[in-house]
Amino acid sequence: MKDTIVSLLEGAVAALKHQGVLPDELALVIKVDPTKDKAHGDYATNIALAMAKPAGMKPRELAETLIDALPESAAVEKIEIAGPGFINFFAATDAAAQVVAQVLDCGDTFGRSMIGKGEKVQVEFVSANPTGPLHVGHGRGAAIGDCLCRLLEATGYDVTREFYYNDAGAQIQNLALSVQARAQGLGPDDAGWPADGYRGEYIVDVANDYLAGKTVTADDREVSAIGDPNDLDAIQAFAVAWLRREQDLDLKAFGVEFDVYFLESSLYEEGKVEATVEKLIRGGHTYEEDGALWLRTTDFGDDKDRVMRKREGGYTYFLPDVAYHLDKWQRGFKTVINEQGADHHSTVTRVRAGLQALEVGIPKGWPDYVLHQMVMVTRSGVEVKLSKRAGSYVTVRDLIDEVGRDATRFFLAARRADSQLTFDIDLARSQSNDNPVYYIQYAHARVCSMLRKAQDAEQPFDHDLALANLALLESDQEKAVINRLARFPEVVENAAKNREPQQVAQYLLDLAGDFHTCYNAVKVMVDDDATRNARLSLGLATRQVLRNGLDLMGVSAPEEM
RNA sequence: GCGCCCAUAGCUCAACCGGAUAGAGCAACGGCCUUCUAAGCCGUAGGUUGCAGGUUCGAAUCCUGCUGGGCGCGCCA
Repeated sequence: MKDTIVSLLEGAVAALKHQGVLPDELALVIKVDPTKDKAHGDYATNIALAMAKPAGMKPRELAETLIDALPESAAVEKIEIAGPGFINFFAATDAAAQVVAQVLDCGDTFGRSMIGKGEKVQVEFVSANPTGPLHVGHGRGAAIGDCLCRLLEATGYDVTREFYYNDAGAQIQNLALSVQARAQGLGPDDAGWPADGYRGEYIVDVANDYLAGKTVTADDREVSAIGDPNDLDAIQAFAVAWLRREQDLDLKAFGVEFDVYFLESSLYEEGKVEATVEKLIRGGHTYEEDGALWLRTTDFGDDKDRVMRKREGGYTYFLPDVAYHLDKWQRGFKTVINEQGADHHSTVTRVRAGLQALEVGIPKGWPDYVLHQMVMVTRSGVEVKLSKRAGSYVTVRDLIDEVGRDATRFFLAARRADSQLTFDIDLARSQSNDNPVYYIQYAHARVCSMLRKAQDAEQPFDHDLALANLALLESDQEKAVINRLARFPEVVENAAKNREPQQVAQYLLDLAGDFHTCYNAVKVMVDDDATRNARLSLGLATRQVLRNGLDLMGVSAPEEM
């Protein structure tokens, strides 16, 4: 419908240019939006407002001229000029209702598109170091990142989900020492406990499994314990595998799967870190000071230069980061999105600066970043800070166990990434109307129930009869649902383009609301076959779109509640 | 002190990269179950979009300066 209007307008402008009414060189800016208010029709355009000045006409005058020049179309019932010069389009009821047929015809693919043309996109998210179970922040990253991937897949991109982690640095050393201490029977408050050791209960489990000689299998590795409490390297390898498995289980429970696990250590093993340093030195963007090797990132927009190689010879995390992103680029990803917590936002300019300094043709603003703000968890109005298992933070598993996967995913992805999030456990677990997840799922279950009813009454859905009578869907409530359904593809496209999964969540709430309203206002199971089937088809289409939308969020669509 | 993000109804949040009278839910108040799931619906009330300027036909949205909050400012990741 929207496309129809756009092409109608293009036709009108072309005709007017041809007649010399409008100057040939006039730039064309056509924006057609769905209206908020039914009184303004179904779609409106501001074209007359936007082009009035360059066209040298008054907005309303231009609007009138445009309308007169508009080609005929059966899809448009009425056109009005309103306000300062908006042109409002009223869709023919029959044409609008065709979206129902379209939804039923497309099924699971309704809302999907090929905008991405199969282009490769990589999304890196979660990327937690294997030092503990995933916490809520990782959970938000997982929910947003995975939802983004689903959106990109739905819009025709070839998506790679990637998880990057450091399996070698100081933090891992610290982890090994903590496990060793536990293996020796020490607790966090005993003498001899490593400074900054990991205090969580899970460290005890790691130590016990290590001593017992167990074998752990994670998504990207399998390690058997040696059991020798003095072999720190063996402990480290075992602990990393153990926590990788732990995180895998967290992710699995959350319904998130990765295509690639990328190890920071592999960058060293394959000489990519060395190669990156050399390239940067050759490029003349480095200098030595205080015994360290610096990169002049200030040449590329950073506020201070950064150390690449420490005085004692080791590299800072910054350098492997650059090497890693160079590797992404070399793997052919023109689009890379990094989903991270905003507490790491300082790496953005730094990594981009490092990539520019390499001078290998990487575009300036590459890669893209989606940064999410902090998550606070509350119960009974009080902030929850501790998890027994993890020690100092609330884990993803805690949330899934307590409120379920659907609510956890929905709550973590339903807010804009750049606003702080309060995760209210009481709300998420409440099986009541306060809970948006239930509100949406209930709408889905209601349609299913309606269909069961139709079966039981031996009045099963008649597809052909329904489609022949879509014009009978003429109440305001039905039209509202129809219009909402028609907008779904656009919402998916926008959410993907802007990297804003919360738009899908909001849409689903709106659609569920429209449906509930309609459900109460318009009885479906009426005696008249034509009417009943037309209404059933609207229910079916709603169910389909709810399902498609929920699927984009990784949330289930239950048949009954 | 510097940098990034945020500020919308009493509360939690929307508002589709500038559009018409800023929308939902919760909380409050009043209605709707012998009829398809009341986990729902209808209605009432609730706003100077933090403050002050600016840009233009038009601003919650863009710019500047404030105020308040979060995060960051390691040769940690």
